This record gives sequence, C-alpha cells and structure tokens, in this order.
Amino acid sequence: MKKLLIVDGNSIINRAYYATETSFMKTAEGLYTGAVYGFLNIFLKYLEEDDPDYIAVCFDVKHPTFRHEEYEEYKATRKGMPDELAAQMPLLKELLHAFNVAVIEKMGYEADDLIGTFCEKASSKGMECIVLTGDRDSLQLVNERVVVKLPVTKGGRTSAEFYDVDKVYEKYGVTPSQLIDVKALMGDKSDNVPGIAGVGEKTALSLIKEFGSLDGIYENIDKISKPALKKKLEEGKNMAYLSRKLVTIMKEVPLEITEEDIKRKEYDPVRVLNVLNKLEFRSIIKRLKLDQVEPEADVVFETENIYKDIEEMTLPEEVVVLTGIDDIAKMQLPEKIDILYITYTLSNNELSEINFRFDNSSGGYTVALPGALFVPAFLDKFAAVFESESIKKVMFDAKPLILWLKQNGCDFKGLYCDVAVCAYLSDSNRKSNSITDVYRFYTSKEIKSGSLNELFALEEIQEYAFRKLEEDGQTKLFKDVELPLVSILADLEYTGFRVNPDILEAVGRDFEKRINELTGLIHSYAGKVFNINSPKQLGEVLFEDLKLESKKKTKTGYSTNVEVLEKLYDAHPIIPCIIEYRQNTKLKSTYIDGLLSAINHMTGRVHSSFNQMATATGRLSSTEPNLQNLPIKSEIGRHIRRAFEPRDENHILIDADYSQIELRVLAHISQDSTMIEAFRNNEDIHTVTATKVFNVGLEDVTYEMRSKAKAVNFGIIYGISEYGLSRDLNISFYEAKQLKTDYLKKYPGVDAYMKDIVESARKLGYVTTLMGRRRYLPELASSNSQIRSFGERIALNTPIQGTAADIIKIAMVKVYNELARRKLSSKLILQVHDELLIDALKEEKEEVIDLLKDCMENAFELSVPLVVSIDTGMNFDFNE
DNA sequence: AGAATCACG
DNA sequence: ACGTACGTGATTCTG
Repeated sequence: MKKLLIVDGNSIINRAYYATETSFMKTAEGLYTGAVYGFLNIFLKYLEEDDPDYIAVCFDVKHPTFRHEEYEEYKATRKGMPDELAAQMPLLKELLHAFNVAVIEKMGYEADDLIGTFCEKASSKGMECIVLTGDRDSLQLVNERVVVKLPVTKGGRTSAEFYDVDKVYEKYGVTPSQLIDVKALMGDKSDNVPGIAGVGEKTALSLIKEFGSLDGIYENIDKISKPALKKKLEEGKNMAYLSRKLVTIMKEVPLEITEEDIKRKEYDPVRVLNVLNKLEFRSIIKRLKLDQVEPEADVVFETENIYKDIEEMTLPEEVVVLTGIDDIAKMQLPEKIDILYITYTLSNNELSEINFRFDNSSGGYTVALPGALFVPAFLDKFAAVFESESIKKVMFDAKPLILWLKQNGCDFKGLYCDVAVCAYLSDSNRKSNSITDVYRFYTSKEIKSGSLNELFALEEIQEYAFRKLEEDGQTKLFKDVELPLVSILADLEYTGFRVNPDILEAVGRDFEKRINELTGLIHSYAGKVFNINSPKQLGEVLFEDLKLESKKKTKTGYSTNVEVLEKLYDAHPIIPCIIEYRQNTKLKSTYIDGLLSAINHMTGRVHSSFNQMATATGRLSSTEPNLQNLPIKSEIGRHIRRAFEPRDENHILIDADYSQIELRVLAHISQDSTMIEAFRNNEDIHTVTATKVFNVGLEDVTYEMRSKAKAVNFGIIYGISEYGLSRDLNISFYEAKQLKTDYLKKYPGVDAYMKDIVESARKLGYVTTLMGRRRYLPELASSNSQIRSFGERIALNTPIQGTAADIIKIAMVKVYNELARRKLSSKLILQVHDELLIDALKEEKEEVIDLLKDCMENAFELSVPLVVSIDTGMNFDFNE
C-alpha cells in the first residue's frame, strides 16, 4: 500500500517554537531559527521512520471570510502567532521548497481542513495516511486507513504517540468520530470553542459513552438523572451544536492537487545545503551527509540583512559598523556622551553582538559591532565608557552584560535605565522576553525587525517607561531600589558561594548507601522490583498489590505524597521506608548531584543567578543553582549546608535574619493596635496570639496552643480558609472556623484590613506595597469563583509579602553601599527573602554585624520595630 | 510540556 | 457544589 505523510506545518513548528531546548537558537546575523530547527528534526525523523511515497505539508492561510461566521468572532479574540515565530515561517517554507516537498496552503482554510481533505481523498484511493501533527483535535480523522502521530519531545529526544482506531478507543473509550461530540460538549478554551459551561472532559466522555452522540443525548434528555446537569445541557444546546460545527474538521476543501504534485521527489543537495548553511544547521548538514557537497558561492537570500532596515529608516546620525580589530582601534569616541543606549546578544557567556548609540546635545552617533568580538580590543576602546558614572546607560536587561564585563575586568557604572525592570514594575505579572515585547507593551506598536531597530527603539521605550513610573508613583522604588539592585545582583552572582565538593561527596555517599538499603527493603516488601521514583508504579504497589487504603487521588491516579504516606505510617512497614527513600533521593539528586555540577571549576564556587523580574510579589528568585531552598528543616538535610563555606579560613559567614518580618508588616499595614503593641513590647507574637485566642495568661500557653496560634498567624498572611487551617493543623473544620473567628475578634484591625484590601483591589484592579510596587489581579474579575477566591487571597498576601520584599531590597542596597563606603572586603553573597548572608573577613566581623543590624533594622520605618538576629559560623549550618 | 513531588521563605 | 492557604525552582516520570 502506498503511504502518504501529511504534516500539520503550523502545529509542528508551533510546538518546536515553544520547545525550550531550541528557543535560544540564533544565527550570527541575529536570525532566530530554533522553531525551524525543531520542525526539521521532527520532519526528518518521520521521513526516515515512515518512508512515505507521498508527502504534503499543510499550512493555515488566514482570510477574512471563514467557513463559519461564528468562527470569525471567536478568531478575533484569539492570540496571534508570536512575531519571533512568524519571522521564521518564510525560512521554513524556503527550506521545504529546497527539499522539493509539496507545501499546501489555501486562502481561507486552516491546515486541519487541508489535512482532513487529504485523508478523505487519499484513503478513497487506497492510500495509507499518516498525519503528523501536534494537535489532538486531529484524532477525529483516525480510521482504518488513517493514523495520527503526535510528536512529543522529552529531554531533547523526539518520539511520537501513535494513534489508530484501537488506541483512540483504549485512551478515550469512544470512537474517533465521537471525539467530535465530546469536544462539542466540553469546548476548548484555547481555541475559543465555548462548549457547555460546567461540562468538562469527564462529564463529556461519560455522556457520549452512554448516549453515543450529541443527538443521542438530546433524544434521551429525560434519562439524565442529575437535575443540574440536565439543566446545563438544555440551556447549552445551541452552544453545543455550534461548537460541534467549530470543532469538526472539514473534508471537502476544493483542492486542485494531483498525485504527481505530492509525490516524494529527489532534492538538489546544493540548494538544500545553501539553505542549511544560511540557517547554520551544521548538525543537520552532517546528518544528511552534505558536508562533502560544494556550496554555491555568494548566495543571496531574500531574508533581509540587518543593515537593510537602517537605510530605510530616516536616521539622525551616521552608523559606523565595526567589523574587525582595526576598525575598533581606529574608531573615534565622541568627546562628550550624555546618554548611551546599548543592545547586546550574550549566549554561552560570549558577547556576540553589541550596538551602541551615543547621544549628546550636538546629536547622535551609532556604532554596531556585529558578530563575535575580539574582547581585548573591544575593552581597550570601550571599558572607560562602561566605567564612567556620568555616562547614563539605557539597556534592556542589563545584568548579564554587567556580569560579563565584571568577568572581563571591567567595572560597570552609570546604569540609568533598564527598561525590562521598568516593565516589571509596571506589571509584575508580565514576562518581558525581548525589547520587542517591551516596546509593544509601552507603545502598542511593533518594531521593524533587525537588531539596530531595537537599539533605536530604546530611547522611545525609556521615555514611555519613565513617564509611566512617574504616573504610578514608582519612580523612587525604581531609582532607589530596583535599579541599584541590578548591579548588586550582578556582584552577588560574580562573587558566588564557596562549596566544598569533598564534603558534598562524602554526604552523597552516605545518602547513596542508605538509598540502596531502602531500595532493597522496599522491593522485598513489595514482592517485586519496580521504579520507586514513579508515583504511578508506587501507587499501584501500595494501593493495588498491598491493598492499602487510598486516601487521595490526583488527576492521573493515586496520590503518594508525603502527607498521604504519613497517614499510612503504621499500616505497613514499607511506608516508613518509602518516606525515607524519598527524602534521601531528593537530597541526593537535587542537592548533592545538582550542586556538584553547579560548581565552577575556575572559582570553586557556585554562581547562582538572581532573577529580579520573576515573581509577581516583588521577591527575588534564584536559579542554577537555587540557593534559596537549601535544606534546613531536617537534620539529615542540614548536612548539605555544611558544604557551604566562607571563601577561605580567614573569612566567616555572617547571616542576618529578619524576625517575623511579614507579621510585622501586617501589624503596620493593618494598624491593628493589639498586634502593634505586642511587637513594640518585643513579645513572642505566636504566644501572644495564643493568649488571645485561647483566653489564657502568658504562663499558661502550652506548646500545642502556640503551634496552633502560629498556624493561624501564617494562615492570615496567606489569605486564610477554614479548610486549609483544619488540614494544616489536623483539626476539625469547625474547630478551625472557631479559631479563625476568635482570632479576628481579638485582632479587629487585621479583620478590617482583610475586608478593605479586597474591596480596594476590586475597585482598582491591583494592590500595592508600601513602596508602591504594584500587582494587577485579573483573577478578581474571573467568572470562575475558584479563581476569584484565589484572587482575593493574592490581594491579601501580596501587600504583605511584597512589602517585606521591598524592605529587604532596600536593606541590600544600604548594606552594599555601606560595605563599599567603608572599603570593607566582606561581600554580600546571598539573599533568602528575609535573610542576608555575608562572606566576611574575620577582622571585620564585629563591624559587619553592627552594619548589618543597622542597615536592616533601619531600612524602613514601620509602626513596629524591625528586629534582626545574627548567626555566624564556618559553614552554612549554624546549628552545628 | 505537564504533572507530581518536595526543597525553601 | 467545589476545591482551598501565599511565593518560588529542580528533578523525575509520563506519554
């Protein structure tokens, strides 16, 4: 039987675009190619695997008139293709043409419809169809002659889920064509198919299994026993039938395509090689054995080069392109520079492209350094500019460049504006990945492609950004806190934290030994060998083989988390082993292996990245490695901390910790007099809370009472719910409710705050911190009540968590500046939300402790004192 | 890519 | 009626 491979071009390249492995890929000219690369990889793999006789790659072509009027409406609200991906589409098509593969497009039709039509026609001619797509909707096309392959990428390797009729039935319990009716009932949010409100996948599947089809349901509507469901179905009938139209893939697209058009053909290796060279896909050139082919000289491609756009723009100044050492050496810097706009590309710690625009009263001057740099010549010319405090620098995401310069011996100064940070302050929920994103955010306009156009956009962005900060009252937060923090974080990253690999390895061997023992025990208790790391297999062993009582389910099966296991602790001797196994493997893989591989062999330290724009509340986050979640709560976990040391024996670690900063912030924001009083008297807040809610004297507070009071205090910060409190304390729902009521009665200011903040958030659409940090709460406007209550909890929590974040950031700036002012050699190396860590010279110990306490306790004046406690030691486990 | 789990504040 | 604390990141398995 002849085989036809039909590829959904849009969904496959879309999938490839969002694959993290290739998202960074860029050519020397600045052309993004990751999505094309991902597509090609998948395409070549299935070309080899299926060896088809015919090939058709289908693409969407949008058109104002769609087949359904209704569709147009929904389409209008849909998010379009990201620019970066759209820019890659022509490259992909150029490539496919070079491969001599039929590219099928028809104005007004989606790839799905073309695929449906191909399947229909080809199978009627006796061909076997293989549909390669990332879209599960295509499963409705499956029949005896049509199979669907859904590629999945895992750890850089691509494999595919393979669906024939049996597999669809096995997975969903319905036939492929019944999937249409299932989707019609449940809808598809991402595709803007409404479905019936309140009917999800489970309900839809069971309805179709019972009644066979949409028509079957409505013919037997009286057999539906649940009144609520019946009502939903009756009310949603029109929507369901409309949705069915929307989700049914068309099979009658008028196409004038012959068998010959889609026949698999030989391709011209020179042509393919030229395109692959242009895209810099060297590994694919090797894979296709094209290394021996002689490429054509001087191929000109249609894709514009980065200088073409410059000529089209009316520029106020000359553009100087520096391509070599001589150019750089000969270049004349302007005598006076007021503002310097910089864009750059930095990947794998190599600066590969940097553009400057110097601005002063007599005009501007632009310099472009495309391609890789000869670093010494580059720094010879520009180090003084980077180090000048008086030259104001404007950039997008300055930290990586500052760090790179530091690594190359250049001390960056004069950061005036980081537009990525501005955009983060304006909307902490947004992720600004590029200058293009930020430009769109501020101006609602698009930047023409090309890296120099981004440089020219910076000035406009900066003006918008400063104006917006001013309007929103965030100028001080930006200038005094976030902007100085950019350089401080670069310094933290540069300095790093010494890790002793010998200690880590020794501890790792202990873990490993214990893991092996436990593995043996667990397998023997289970009576079989299985993968303990697999929650699925573990669930089967515990709840099917050993018939233990299943306490909780997850979306995919039995829950086996520690909470469930604790409840089963005495039910079987396997349980304690599993708990201990889990803990040991977690510590081994995340902390021992993870940290060892993160140690920089040049410095002997780990250099975490601190992300300033990651969280919605204003906190920092830490990655590669994450130093903000090192084990501390368990004794066994603390062993890991002993490997973290000061830089040498002449240094010591000094750790300064804010005591109860979030509750102090709550006391201040709510102005609750009882809570303020407690903190002013320097009392233990949890004990005081216990005296209030349990109506006892200070001396009569038991350990248990204090624990409960502590949980309620935390609960308040998180936006308490009776359920959460009852679960956390393992008490009854009613007891939890009583506890909360009593608490709010005793802290009426807190009670009022909780009501006021939610109301204000609803009115304004956002909440703010004391420094004016702002978080928008779209959740509060949701029609889904769960999402709405989530929004209310965020509204309560964000001002508290965010203000604490403001305070420690201010403290960091103060501490950093003070260390510099006093010319101390001690270095700030870590921040963990309410904690600062300094790698201090032993002689400076007392001075640094005083300095830390002073800067941190006076970072911000609240109605209650801020209290800092200090630990010191020769490793990061201060309890040792 | 997403889910589950668990490390931290 | 339903599912529930807030904020993160890394690892592993899944499909």
